[in-house]
Amino acid sequence: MLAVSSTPFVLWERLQESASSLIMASSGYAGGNFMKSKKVTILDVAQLANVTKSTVSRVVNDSPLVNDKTKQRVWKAIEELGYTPNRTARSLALGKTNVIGFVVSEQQISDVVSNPFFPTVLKGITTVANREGYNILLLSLSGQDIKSYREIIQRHTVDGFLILGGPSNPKLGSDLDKLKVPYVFIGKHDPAAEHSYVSTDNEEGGYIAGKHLIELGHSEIRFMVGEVKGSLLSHNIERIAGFKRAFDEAGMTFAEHLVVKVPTDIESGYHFMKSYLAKDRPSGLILSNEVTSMTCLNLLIDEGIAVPEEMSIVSFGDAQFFRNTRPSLTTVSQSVEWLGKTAMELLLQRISGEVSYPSPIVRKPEIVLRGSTKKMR
Amino acid sequence: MLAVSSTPFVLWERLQESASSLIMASSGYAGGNFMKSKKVTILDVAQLANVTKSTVSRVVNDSPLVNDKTKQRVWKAIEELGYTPNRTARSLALGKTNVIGFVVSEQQISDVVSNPFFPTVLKGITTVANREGYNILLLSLSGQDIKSYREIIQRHTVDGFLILGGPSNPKLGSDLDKLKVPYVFIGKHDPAAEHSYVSTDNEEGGYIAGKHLIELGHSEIRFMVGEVKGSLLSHNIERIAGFKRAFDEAGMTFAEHLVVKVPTDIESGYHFMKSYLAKDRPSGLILSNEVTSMTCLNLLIDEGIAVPEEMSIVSFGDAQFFRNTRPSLTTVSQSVEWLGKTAMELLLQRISGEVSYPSPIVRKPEIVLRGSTKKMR
DNA sequence: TTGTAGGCGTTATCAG
DNA sequence: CTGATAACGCCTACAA
Repeated sequence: MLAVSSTPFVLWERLQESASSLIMASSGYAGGNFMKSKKVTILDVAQLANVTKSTVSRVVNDSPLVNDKTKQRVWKAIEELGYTPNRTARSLALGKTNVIGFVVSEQQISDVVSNPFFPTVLKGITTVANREGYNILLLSLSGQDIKSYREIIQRHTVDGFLILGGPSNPKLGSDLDKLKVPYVFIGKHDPAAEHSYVSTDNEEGGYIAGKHLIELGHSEIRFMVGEVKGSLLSHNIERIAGFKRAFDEAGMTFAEHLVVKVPTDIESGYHFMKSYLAKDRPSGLILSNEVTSMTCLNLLIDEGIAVPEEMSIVSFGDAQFFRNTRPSLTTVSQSVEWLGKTAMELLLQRISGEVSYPSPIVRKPEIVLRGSTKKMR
Repeated sequence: MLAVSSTPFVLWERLQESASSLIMASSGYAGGNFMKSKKVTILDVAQLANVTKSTVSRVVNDSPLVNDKTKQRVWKAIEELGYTPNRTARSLALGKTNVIGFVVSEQQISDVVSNPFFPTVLKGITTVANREGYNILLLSLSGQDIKSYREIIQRHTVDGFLILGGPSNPKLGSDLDKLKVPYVFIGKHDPAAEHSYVSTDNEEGGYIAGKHLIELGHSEIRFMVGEVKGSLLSHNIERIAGFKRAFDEAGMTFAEHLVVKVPTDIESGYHFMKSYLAKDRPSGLILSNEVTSMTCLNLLIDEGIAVPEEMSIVSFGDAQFFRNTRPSLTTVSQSVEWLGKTAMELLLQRISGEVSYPSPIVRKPEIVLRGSTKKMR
């Protein structure tokens, strides 16, 4: 269980119970003394209940040291006025916002449209956030930039960061550590550095994918990875290492040209693959993400290349997603929602101080077998 | 152009320019007097620069009434200390947060995984938000509940709401109006009420879809719409009205059974359609959203039903999305990204007071012809 | 052009 | 158990 204080939500729950009176009070107020619905503060409540702000504050925060009689009186006043505590003021006083910054590079937010990774991880995050009373603030930064993080954390806008993995500055982690800013990387497995991150074991994933195809008797295997500005994402570099390990283990020789870099946007990716497959027709294909996979699948359909008869396909990504493609794909499962959930939970632990040391969580990937891979005849 | 004040960002820009010194200062500080990197406030800057808080505040907000010399001194101090204004404090003083609440029902956030509508509209929103210096706070509510909105707006957490259309309380709009809360509905076309919303003309969309199939000579046409808790979403009710109009206009008789309600989740939707098509095999099908369409497409592939030879398909949704399905689908285009952008722009205008009256923006849908529809022989 | 002082709405620390 | 009172960090008349 997370040791997050639940006091701020007591009020909420109470208000829920008294729906009708609340609505009445509010509209009565709006049409009454004030044209521009003046906001009711803790002071208004205090006066109406004949107590001081302090007492109201205690009631609202469910402090035990307040008389039941007074408590009732205060609650009545609260409901009558339709009072809701001002979060901003509370944040200022407490130095805590109950908001998590979800950092997504602009590149990623652009890809978002077609890439199911983002919404899936977001679902995981919000699930936990809602449960624990946190909100998610969407932050799209230029990414690499330590200064931006610094800015934002100092503005005291958020209690911590969730950073969607990607090609970010390698020094970012230690910089954030230095600033004592709670953060967790999502999907950025960095065995070299001792940072906070949640990820699947990409090296292992690459290994599993390669091994699977090798065991099925394929020898002409290509690993197609997305290329961002001419270079590879770190998780893909690891997967390639695992892919190579599978070759080594099988006594097969690995070569550079087995790894094919493809553009990540659908349009150019499609054309690239089309011309690639015209020259080189492997029997096994590994695809590094959802977009690339969909693009490739479309191409195979358009070209009339049968899966798995003519070509076996293994994809990296969310297993659920690839269940609903046609054909459905054998996939090295990423558990993207788990990624989001776990990252959020870890972050909350760091914020509450339960965990202060760097705490990577790495999950072994599994391969989900479906109809897209087949034994070589 | 939007009349949003740009003052809060002056500081940001300046800091960007002096990257190196900033980093140095910050780490120097952290390792210096304070173990727990004490936050530097406007007061620290004031003292170092030998002025008062007021002056620093003016400098930071780029006020013209401050001497150039002092201005320089203050900036120097700011950079030396790595000062960043505290957003929470500023919000409290100003009564403005520069944050927009993006309200998504829990239902929607759950569907998110497979539904490209959400991320696409989000992209539109963040594009404008980033440009105008706003951040997006993700709010997932139980949806219908006016009390929740009231709560959140009163907590002064956001400057306005973007509400993702759906089965929300019909009174919600007027309730929000009463509370003088800036808001814009996205995708909720409600000709009856005079509220703020951005939408495509759903009635027209339904009409176009129906007309298209009728003109191709189809007479056995079904409209498959998602069913949420046994009832239809408002936009679908409108589309059905348009669909009916197309029938009326063609002198064909419309009947209830032409509208088929299907479960919105992939699993049960698939099974439902499967048993439905076993009994009733129309020649033309209209599908109301991305998920339903994908589900249906998968079924058709699995059952070996050829599109468009045996069945013509028209889908509602993002045109770009349906370009990348196989087969690609003739679609009544929603311009989902436009929806997000426009909604955000409208909301900002309402916040700044440029637009105070209810201001619906409705866009006529277009039909994008692709290979999934074909003349009846 | 700059400084002073009060306020924004809450919470926390002391007294009583 | 309850009430003053001082933070929290910034903004903004009003003075000087």
